[in-house]
Amino acid sequence: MSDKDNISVEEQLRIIRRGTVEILQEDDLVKKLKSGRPLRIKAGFDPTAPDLHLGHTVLIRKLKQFQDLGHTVCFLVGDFTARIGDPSGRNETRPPLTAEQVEENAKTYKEQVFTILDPAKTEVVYNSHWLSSLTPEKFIELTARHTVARMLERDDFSKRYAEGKPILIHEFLYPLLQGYDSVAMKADVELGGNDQKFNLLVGRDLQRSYGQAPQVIVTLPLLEGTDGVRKMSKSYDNYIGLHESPREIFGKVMSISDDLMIRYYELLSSITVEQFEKLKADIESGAIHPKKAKVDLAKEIVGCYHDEQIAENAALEFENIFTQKNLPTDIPLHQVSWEDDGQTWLIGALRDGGVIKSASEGRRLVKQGAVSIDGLKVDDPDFKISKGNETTVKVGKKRFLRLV
RNA sequence: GGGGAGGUUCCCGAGUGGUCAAAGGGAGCAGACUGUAAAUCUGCCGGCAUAGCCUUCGGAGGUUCGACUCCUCCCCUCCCCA
Repeated sequence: MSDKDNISVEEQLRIIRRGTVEILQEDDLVKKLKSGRPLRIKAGFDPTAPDLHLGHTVLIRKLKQFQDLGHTVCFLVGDFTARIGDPSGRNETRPPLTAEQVEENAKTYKEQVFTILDPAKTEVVYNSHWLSSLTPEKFIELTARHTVARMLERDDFSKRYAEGKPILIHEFLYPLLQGYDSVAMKADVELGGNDQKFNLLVGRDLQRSYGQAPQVIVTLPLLEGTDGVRKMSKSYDNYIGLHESPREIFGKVMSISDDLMIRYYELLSSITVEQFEKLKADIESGAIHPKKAKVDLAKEIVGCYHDEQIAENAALEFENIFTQKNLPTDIPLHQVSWEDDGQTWLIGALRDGGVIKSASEGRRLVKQGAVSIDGLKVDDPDFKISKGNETTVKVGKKRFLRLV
């Protein structure tokens, strides 16, 4: 707690403001900061998918900043609410998860979160702790604190309602429960993605309603996925997962557009605001080649979740495979089941080796000239290979398989 | 409870007896171009050892030489009225 004492409220504000979309109400925050006590910073994650991706880290990095300022991070695992399924930002109902799935997901979440946060300074809580024991009386009393009309104010609800798409009643309960979490946790500040604003505000209302000082809400931008358009999400398959291999992370970062790279620098890099502005200008003027900047970014991001040497190797490997068009160092091996005549159908082997989904796909790829053996293009879908030397097959740009 | 509109391939969405493995768009994949960029252009995009065959249009039956299209029942969603 002592490190916080020598940081002024102004300085804290400056750090907190950086990269946020909105702080409501900022004067509440000033008041709370002036009190000098460590604030309780709430951030909730629903363990709906087993892995965190870079999109989540925008928020976690902000939590880390609060932590470094001496505040108490309360990491809420929404194990109860995950089973309801928050419809935020989606236009359709999300299927509920089983208790086992949720528990498993929560475990990997914690592991991944603590690659950024300091476990010693983090309070981890589960909302099933208080939500499971809510009696029907108390629960109904909670629902009596909000109206249907106010619920329908939420963007995705009103949109779905207008479009004639289903809204199930339990989905209305989600914001109430999330808000009730804030009451139970006595949160001073809650962080959330920009799409969470409505839910975060419900928390404020409920806290007031339960006689607490309302939490300050801090919203953070949603990170665009690798497509550069939609928010990063597993269901859009445009995400970069923290659990992914260094090479995958590196490759995915390299595949983003230059515009998106700037955005990623802004939200995912630890460079200072001044460095960021200079970098932007240098790319603009041509002083720095965009590819160089992208390689640096990819290295930094890989380095966050692995070490620097690994990041360096990923960069070299990338250069080797895609720029030099050499073969990767570790191509998966597939044991072919040879016919009696010592031959086998190439496409069948690729399918069995898992590098393509079906023989039909293989035929198409061959017709399109995407398949080559040791650098020689295959143009016959019925091509057979013979047993003997190991055969290295390349499918498209990034699929490789060694056949034996 | 009454009336109306719907459920199509990963997503959106056309199709209303054969010419339908099903238009168009998106996503994805491949090729060209590149910085594996992005954008763009071209092609592919259910399965099968593939000039053919097989399984698909909410589910189950039925009518028909033939059904995504017609009939019956069932399941699911939305709207209006109560």
